[in-house]
Amino acid sequence: MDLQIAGPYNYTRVLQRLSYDPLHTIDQNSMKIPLKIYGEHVVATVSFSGNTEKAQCNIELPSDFEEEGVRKITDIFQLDRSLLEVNEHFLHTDLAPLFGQFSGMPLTRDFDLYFCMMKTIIHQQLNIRFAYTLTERFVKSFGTEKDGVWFYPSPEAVSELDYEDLRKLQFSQRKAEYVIDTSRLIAKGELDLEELALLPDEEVIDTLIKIRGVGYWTAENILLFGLGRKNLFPVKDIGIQNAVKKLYNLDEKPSIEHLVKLSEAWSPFKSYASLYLWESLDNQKAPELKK
DNA sequence: AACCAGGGAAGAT
DNA sequence: ATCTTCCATGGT
Repeated sequence: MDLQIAGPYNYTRVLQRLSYDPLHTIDQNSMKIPLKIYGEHVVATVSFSGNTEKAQCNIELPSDFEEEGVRKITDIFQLDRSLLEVNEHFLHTDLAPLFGQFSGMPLTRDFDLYFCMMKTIIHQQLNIRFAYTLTERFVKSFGTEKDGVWFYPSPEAVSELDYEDLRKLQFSQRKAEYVIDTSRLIAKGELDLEELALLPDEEVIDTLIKIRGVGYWTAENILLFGLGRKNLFPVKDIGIQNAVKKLYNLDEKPSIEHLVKLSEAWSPFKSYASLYLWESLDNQKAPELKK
């Protein structure tokens, strides 16, 4: 199926950002996406063409899953949401230069809410390179591969693991507990991630931070990348702090209060400010090759 | 070698 | 309620 995308849409930046994760298989302007549809593992192939102003997207799926798969891909890649309004909003803010540089970069969503939550917990307090290494080991140890694409394990499968299984992958004891215990909550039905989609941001945060291992940063990241909410600015995030320091040429990292005040002008699209500030750090790419 | 990393819990005021 | 300490490990 071919779709015309509501521009501006910079798929090159989308794919570049996705390429930070070693689990993603990207080839030129094409990518295979693991989807779980009706409980089955389905691989979608997504290919982009055109330019930022007029981009097209081709989505290939097994026919039985096409309708639902296209719906999911459209949502994940934000194919039906023009960024004109967002660009307009930031045109007269401090972030105007960033929104020029990254114009057309959508706030794409993770492929699955559960895995977004696991990934976010795993990424707490670790440098990005090592964080991706850990998630890669986690998925390749306990997930399944199909058509060259890795599917993450189910909450039920993870809930059967012992902490020691993750310790072997170099998870800290705490992180192993957070990942497995949260998966057990989900497997037992004590935490329903699908229900979160129905709640406003504040109630999602209130629900999530009750879980051991989930603080504000984690809850906000789940809202941002798992649920695709548009008005999150995780002030506890060290990357956000460094990006603001760099952008404003500050001597020290900004205070939480300073960040809160700055971000007021960016509402109701703070999530885009977060995304573009992260991108402005440009520190997430593959390491330099050893000479 | 010291300090940092897209934090959070537990303990101490 | 808010401040400090500890957790663990790879990267620079």
